[in-house]
Amino acid sequence: MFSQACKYAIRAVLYLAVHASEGKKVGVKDIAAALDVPKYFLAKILQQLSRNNLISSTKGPSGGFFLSEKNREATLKDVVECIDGPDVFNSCILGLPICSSENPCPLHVQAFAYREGLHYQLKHQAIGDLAKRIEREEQKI
Amino acid sequence: MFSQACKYAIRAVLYLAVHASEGKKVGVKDIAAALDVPKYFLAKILQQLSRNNLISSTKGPSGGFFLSEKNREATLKDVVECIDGPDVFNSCILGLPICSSENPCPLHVQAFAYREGLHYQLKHQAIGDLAKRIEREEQKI
DNA sequence: TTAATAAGAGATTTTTTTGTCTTTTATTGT
DNA sequence: ACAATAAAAGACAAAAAAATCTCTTATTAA
Repeated sequence: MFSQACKYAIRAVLYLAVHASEGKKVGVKDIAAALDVPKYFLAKILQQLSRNNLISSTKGPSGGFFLSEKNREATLKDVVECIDGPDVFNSCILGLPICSSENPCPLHVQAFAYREGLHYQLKHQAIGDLAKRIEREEQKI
Repeated sequence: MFSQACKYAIRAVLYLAVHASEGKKVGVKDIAAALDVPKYFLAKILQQLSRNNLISSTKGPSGGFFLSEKNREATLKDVVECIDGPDVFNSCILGLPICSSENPCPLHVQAFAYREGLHYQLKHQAIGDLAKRIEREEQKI
């Protein structure tokens, strides 16, 4: 479903949502260690998210990554599309270019129905709200 | 979700289910052309399916690939697991090793629903029956 | 029984993805 | 101003996935 880079991106964003803020920035090193993820690779991913204004960063001492209030209003759908491109939730599960609701492939109905469920959640839940649920339910990232 | 190889495998099996039989075998070349898929790559995939008795084949003139009646009783779940391995429907969408219903990752519930829905169909519908539906509804493969 | 045919098997190449390292730039506390 | 810090950027390497090519083996029809 998601590329490795995308999985790391989602986890990193959620980690920042829970553990960082304007006043408490976190460096790549710490995030990578906390998530047990390759440091340099994660750095690249964070750069890309930062360039697309999905996360915030500052250089220099006491710098690092965090989520602004604005960032918290974005959704994981934005994150996913930033890393894996805009077609993740639309492309045919069998890779057929002509597949659609009008012209469905043999797996279209089932694939579409259940993928939309995931898509819906990622699209309609702000990252900030998701973070609150994660803290409340003490979920692992 | 599925690797490229797996997508080709599913399509090839469905193609055989609809267009081939014991008495009407089809060669790689024809399948590749019909599905617009790389020939040599498809050949490798068909070999693997054949080794695992998910499709049948004979060499030599008038040889080729087809589905036996036995083959038609298998499911696409078998095909998928043959190519992409047994964890496709079980592994965490974020790649977390500890993720489960008891210890869910932040996306577990929706991701699980998505995959189980698809999994269920692939698991409980015989390839032979699926082929009949495809013919009835004139679906593209 | 031989030439033609088509899958099987193995090796290899290409492309994409993942992961690493080094240098540059911006920022901050002293 | 300056040394230290941390992200940004660019180049590079390794691994995995996708795709291609060649040779071998089995089968069949002439």
